[in-house]
Amino acid sequence: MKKQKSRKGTVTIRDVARESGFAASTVSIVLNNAPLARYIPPTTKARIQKTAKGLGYHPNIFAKSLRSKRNHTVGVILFDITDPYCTLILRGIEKSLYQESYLSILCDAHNERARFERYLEMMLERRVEGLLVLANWLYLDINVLADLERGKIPTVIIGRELESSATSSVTVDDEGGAYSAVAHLYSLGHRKIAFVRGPKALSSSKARWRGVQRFARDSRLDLDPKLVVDLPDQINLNAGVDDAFRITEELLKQKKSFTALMAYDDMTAFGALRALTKAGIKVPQECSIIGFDDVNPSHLMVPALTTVRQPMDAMGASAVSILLDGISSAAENRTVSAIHRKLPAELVIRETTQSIS
Amino acid sequence: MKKQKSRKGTVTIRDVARESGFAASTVSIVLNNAPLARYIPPTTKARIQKTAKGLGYHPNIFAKSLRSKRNHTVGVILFDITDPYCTLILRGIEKSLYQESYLSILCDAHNERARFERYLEMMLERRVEGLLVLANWLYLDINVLADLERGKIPTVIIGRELESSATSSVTVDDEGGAYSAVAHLYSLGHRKIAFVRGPKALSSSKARWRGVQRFARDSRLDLDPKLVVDLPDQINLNAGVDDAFRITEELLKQKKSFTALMAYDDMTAFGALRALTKAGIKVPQECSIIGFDDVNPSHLMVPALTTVRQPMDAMGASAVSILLDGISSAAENRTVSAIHRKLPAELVIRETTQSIS
DNA sequence: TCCCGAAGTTCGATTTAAATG
DNA sequence: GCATTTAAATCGAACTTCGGG
Repeated sequence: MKKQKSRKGTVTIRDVARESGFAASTVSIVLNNAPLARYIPPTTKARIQKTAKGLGYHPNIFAKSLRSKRNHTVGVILFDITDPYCTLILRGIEKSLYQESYLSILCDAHNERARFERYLEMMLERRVEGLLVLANWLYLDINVLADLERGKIPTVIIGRELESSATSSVTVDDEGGAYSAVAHLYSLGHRKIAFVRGPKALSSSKARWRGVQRFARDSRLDLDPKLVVDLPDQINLNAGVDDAFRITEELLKQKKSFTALMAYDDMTAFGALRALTKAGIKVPQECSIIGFDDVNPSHLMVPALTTVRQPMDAMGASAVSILLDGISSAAENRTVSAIHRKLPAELVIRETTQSIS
Repeated sequence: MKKQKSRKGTVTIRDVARESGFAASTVSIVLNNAPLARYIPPTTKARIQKTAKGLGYHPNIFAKSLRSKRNHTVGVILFDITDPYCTLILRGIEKSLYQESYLSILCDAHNERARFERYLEMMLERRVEGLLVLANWLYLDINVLADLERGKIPTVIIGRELESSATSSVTVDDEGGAYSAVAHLYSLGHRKIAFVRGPKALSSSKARWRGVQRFARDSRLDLDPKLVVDLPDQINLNAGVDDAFRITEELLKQKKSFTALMAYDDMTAFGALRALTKAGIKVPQECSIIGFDDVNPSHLMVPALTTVRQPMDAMGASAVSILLDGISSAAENRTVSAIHRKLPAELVIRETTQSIS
């Protein structure tokens, strides 16, 4: 009754033990190459390994995790998987995780607070070893942050500056990127430039605008307040394109002429492009457009969008490396302070910008 | 020594037991509302629940899974997360999974066989309860399928017809969709239609072409072989756009005139649009274009792409429902035969098609 | 003491069988 | 027999300790 053949399809360490004629502990020691395995003769090892393979033995990960408290899994929470921005960062994350044999649980919060909290709860229950939060397009406020820190597990936020926080972060240099974007337009001869800024509530909106202002100061470029508009504060991604469309149309209506338009991001640029095209204004011949992000569809557009690329791949990789460091530190009971990494953006010149002729 | 206060931050069922003055088993029964809880007086229940909450008790999921062999997790393998097609299906999957409180482990195979197999192995080791495979753009052959079936866990493939297989599948009605696409062009007066077909190795290429042929027969539309070209057999997604671009240029070079172009999918349509634009041909005024999929960037294009929409959301939901059925059947040792669901596609008329004038 | 291997405990929760009044 | 509660076995692997040659 005790020596019953394994009735279910799963083969346990005891099956291997019985089949090989050794004790379960020996099998464990051999298969894990534990320190004690040093004393076990090669013949025994070979026999055990052979029967293990023969039986198709795979250690039960639950039992393993129960003891070790580790599961080689990290949680990834993002706020809209439909956003191509997320997609590219996910790719970067995945690559790094794969190398370390970590798997990830993916949660899509749909930009909803409740969903975010529910997912956070679920991942904590599952005791993921760390958390990656993709805070694109999100109005991350104190509460969410508090939730995160309540979890007490290593966490890295991507896409949102959190200098003050105890939670690590990885961001782009929004200010520098915006600076180089205006600089590009300026170098093409553009002086009357319209700006569609991002929602005020987003920190990246402010940072990008600072970049613009800094360039304006540096080069004595005149920023006409009439040519500066803001995207409304909302969180629907696709509506963002529509808003940009609407706002650009209004900009056009008031007859304030401009020869170039700098959009908050690529999505905004798409909306603007549509508005300009509808108004019969040719891009780039009559008006240049530049975006920000270099999101997937940007290079597919006709004309292809000139933009400022966020190094999404590198951001994902960087976040993972910080996270895994945090995890191993936590495992060894060392404490580490939060790390805030800011990566440079890169100007990508394509077809929507052209020198003034 | 045995009654030591829990030294770590984690609070176990025994902590709750000690604190409430009952045995661990009683606590378990109450908290899980097990059958035996019927006999337990409300006062006891209340006391236990209160202390559990007070202590912030969360059952250890590893221990739970160790016994129950369930973990409320499914694996999702896709072949290129960069593909917007995947993205929308993921959203559909996520929605349904969320409702059932399932979490998903996401794996991106990068269109590489080795990666696919490694991930499959990892998920099997983790004993995910089921598997969802997003077989877009993949040259799924017998081997991969065999791998999948070797796993012996419920599996649903999305985007690939597998009528013969023991593995369930969810697909679109490619043939019907293509039929309605040509029908749309035909109804606008187009008779000289060019076709950029998909790679021969993909079953959806064949199915879509069958739809075209069927319409041609039904309406006595002449299909000029000179206007039919194929995308090469390769698996790089972005190269697909470039290939389409190149192929359309060749089509143009040979001076065979056409008034409309039907692309294998949206990505192909983007490539074609670029080629036509470069050649100075106005879309849709001089040439209409229709795609397939209704992938995310399609509605952002200027002009917005007319296409045939795959009901990605519904496909994801459908796959999840089949999968969860499979999982509960497996849990109860019932056997179910594979289910093959085919969902209708929907014509979405936007700006790249126009009646011949 | 060295070598080889086994027995037993632990992780945390569930569930059975059994013990109280 | 009934209501109420619990000790003990179990899940599978890892690790510590122990014993025989």
